Amino acid sequence: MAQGETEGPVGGSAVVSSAATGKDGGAAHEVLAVVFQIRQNRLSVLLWCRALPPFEGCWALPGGRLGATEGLGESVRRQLAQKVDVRDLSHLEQLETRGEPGRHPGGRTLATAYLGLVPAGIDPVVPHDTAWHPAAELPCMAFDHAAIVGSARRRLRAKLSYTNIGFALAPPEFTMSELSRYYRAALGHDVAATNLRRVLLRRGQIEETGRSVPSGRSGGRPAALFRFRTRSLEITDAFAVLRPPQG
Amino acid sequence: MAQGETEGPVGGSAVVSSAATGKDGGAAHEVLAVVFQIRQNRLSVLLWCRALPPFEGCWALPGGRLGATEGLGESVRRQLAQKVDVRDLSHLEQLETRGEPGRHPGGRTLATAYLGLVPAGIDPVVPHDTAWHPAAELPCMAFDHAAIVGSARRRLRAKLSYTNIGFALAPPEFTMSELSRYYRAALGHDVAATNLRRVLLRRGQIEETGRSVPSGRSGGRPAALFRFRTRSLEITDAFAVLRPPQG
DNA sequence: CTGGTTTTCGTCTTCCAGGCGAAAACTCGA
DNA sequence: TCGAGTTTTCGCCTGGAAGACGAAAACCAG
Repeated sequence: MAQGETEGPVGGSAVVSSAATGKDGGAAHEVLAVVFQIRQNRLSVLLWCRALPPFEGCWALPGGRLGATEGLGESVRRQLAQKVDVRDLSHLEQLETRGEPGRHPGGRTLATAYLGLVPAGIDPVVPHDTAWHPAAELPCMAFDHAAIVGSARRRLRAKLSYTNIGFALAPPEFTMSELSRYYRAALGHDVAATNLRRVLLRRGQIEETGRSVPSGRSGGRPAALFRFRTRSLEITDAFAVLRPPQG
Repeated sequence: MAQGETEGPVGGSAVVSSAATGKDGGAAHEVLAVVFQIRQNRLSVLLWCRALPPFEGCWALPGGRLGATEGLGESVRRQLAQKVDVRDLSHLEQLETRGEPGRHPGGRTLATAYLGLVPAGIDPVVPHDTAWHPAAELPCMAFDHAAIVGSARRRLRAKLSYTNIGFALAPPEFTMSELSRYYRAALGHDVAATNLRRVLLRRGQIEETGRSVPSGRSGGRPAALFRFRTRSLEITDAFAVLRPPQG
């Protein structure tokens, strides 16, 4: 039984990704990035303002056409390097791919979206058409980008529960009240610093550095500094509700 | 995690996917499906055997080229209709998109993989080159399809913990010992029927039908029949570890 | 030194899931 | 008809993890 998948000649070597929209068998493919950072205690997303139609004046996710010889993640990092320094990215993971035929007025375009995170505290230089917007109050958004930001928010919220992804939101060292503010911004609800500390310590996600910050002008006990034990994504295996027996 | 999947109507628009390989700015794009079913108490995946190079004689995931006017989910359902009846599919969600330049010897090809589920108990007619294989003992696999099956298994295992996705593995009505066998096959470890019952009842995922099956030849108390309350994906919100205050 | 502030620590309670064994309900054979 | 065997169901106990809360610690300012 012949599968649809017959192989043609290799063909497309050295294809220059023109600005034109692909219009034969292969549809155009772009990558997009939802880059989050906690800024002023709010979850914020990096957007750029479109100067040309379609969606002139609306805001869009950073991204662009997939290069002929690059992988998807590779492409996101390349395109993002024009917006934020790649080294600022503390985490990047694939989110979803959208391919509804009508999603792009300019012609059939598939988009693979990524979720990127930048630790709080740094302020990457961004181009003039680019700015951070609170994720809770999105401006006029181009294409289906508002929906993609929504997916990214849900993904981040869920992963804060059962992974150590907080490492990507927090700076290298932090106090517990800082961290609880980051979690509050990302989760959308209060998180008691005292409980957060116990939970993350028990899970082995964070550890004390031994140092502490001097108390501020208003007094108060000096806060201990913590750090995440690992800065790569790890799943809290205990989150599984139907566990294997024998624990 | 919570990948919601916005799915269009099933509409199998008769798009003739041309056999030509895309070779302009847009790379070729295909959709793949990891279709799982519990068969003989084993998690099994639907594969077809390639008769032509590359990977002649190896097994591949069902799928094919994305049609010019169809959405991604739409395309998967259309292509799957040739392998299993679309109405057999109890669940379908997007899994991941792979785009490494070298993943397809025949030329640059992006692939968006989906996770599909078929309830236990039915036996869809499949083409002659197509067969079910235990997911734990995959045969020689083409391309990166083995890795994709691995992703699908992990996704399914995780979602069994914090969603009601069991509805897609089980037949409309089932006994608790049946259901615990399905969970065992999918999770890879024992699941006590007595605990599973309490957990799923507490979560409101399943309910008693009131009827029961007569006990078998070997005797034993007749088993009550249960069903899932809803047959669409719902997230168990209580799974979140960092919950909002006030419960 | 005292009052105010912030962080830290310990305790209490609650919830939920796994383990286990007794009871229930049925078949089969004597 | 009665007892042995089998399978399911139910109730109780236990352990673990997390939210709530208040006391104690550590610091500043006046």
